[in-house]
Amino acid sequence: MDHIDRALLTRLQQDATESYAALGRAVGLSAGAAHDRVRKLRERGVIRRTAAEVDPVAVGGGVLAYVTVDSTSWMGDAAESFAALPEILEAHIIAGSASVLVKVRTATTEQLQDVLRRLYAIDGVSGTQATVVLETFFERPVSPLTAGQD
Amino acid sequence: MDHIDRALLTRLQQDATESYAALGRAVGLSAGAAHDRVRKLRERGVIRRTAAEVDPVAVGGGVLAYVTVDSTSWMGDAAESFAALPEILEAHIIAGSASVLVKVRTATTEQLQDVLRRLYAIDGVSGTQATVVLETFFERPVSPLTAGQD
DNA sequence: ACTGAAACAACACAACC
DNA sequence: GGTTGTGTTGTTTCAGT
Repeated sequence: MDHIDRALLTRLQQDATESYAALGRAVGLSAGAAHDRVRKLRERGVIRRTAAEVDPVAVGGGVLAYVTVDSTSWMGDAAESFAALPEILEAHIIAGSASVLVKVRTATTEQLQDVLRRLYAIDGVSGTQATVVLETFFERPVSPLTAGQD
Repeated sequence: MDHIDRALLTRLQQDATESYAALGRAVGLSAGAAHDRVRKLRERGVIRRTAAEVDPVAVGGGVLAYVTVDSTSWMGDAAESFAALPEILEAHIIAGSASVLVKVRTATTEQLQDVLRRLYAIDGVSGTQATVVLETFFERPVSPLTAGQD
């Protein structure tokens, strides 16, 4: 995982449709060598997948909110309960007064309210606090250039 | 934007390396027709880009935290100040007592502390409250199947 | 708006340095 | 671990329906 790998990752995070020839040219490698490095990055799990990034507004996710979830019991094995709500994009166990933090996208605030209702239906959930996003400055991938040598 | 488009989006969000032939087969279309629909989804901006998804741990992002930022002035045009910190993956203006919510990934908690220090250096920022993630249940893309007809 | 085929480009696997 | 070359595969366009 050298500086070339990091440059490849940075480019692929922006545009994974680029040809291996163009990719190699950008980092000073032949198409074959670039392809080989990318293949290895995939094998090692550094590249998890290559996916289309969809505009949330176009698929009914115009309302974004972060919700902290309080609970009266251990939430450590409740992953599936949260995953069952398709509007929940992320779910994390957090340190602090609340137990779980979830990221939610819905089309309307009414649907957001419905998600909160379904959160309360999860076993052990005793409360929620929703923070609604008014404007998103940016959402971007992790920067491989900052750190991470192994 | 019918049910076929939504099925295509769902597949492409999981794996954008699939051939158009396989993609078409999955939704009952020829390769050409599938390609045409995907091309139109790109043109309309429904598909923003196709990108490699990188394992955050592999590139020095093992520590995840959400930080609410308090301020003494209008933060509505401070997008660039937050974007200047590469460890910040998301920045949103929020409704509520705090002004801005940012998502941060660093390799260590020391680096997280350094990000907080740099946040305080932004003009108008008067306080921060960091919530550290202990375990991530899941992070996934928006579901095109839930809603969003246009 | 989809089908099917034909021209074109990129991928993937060599053999070799 | 790299390059360069070659068969194979997938993409992309276009006439036809």
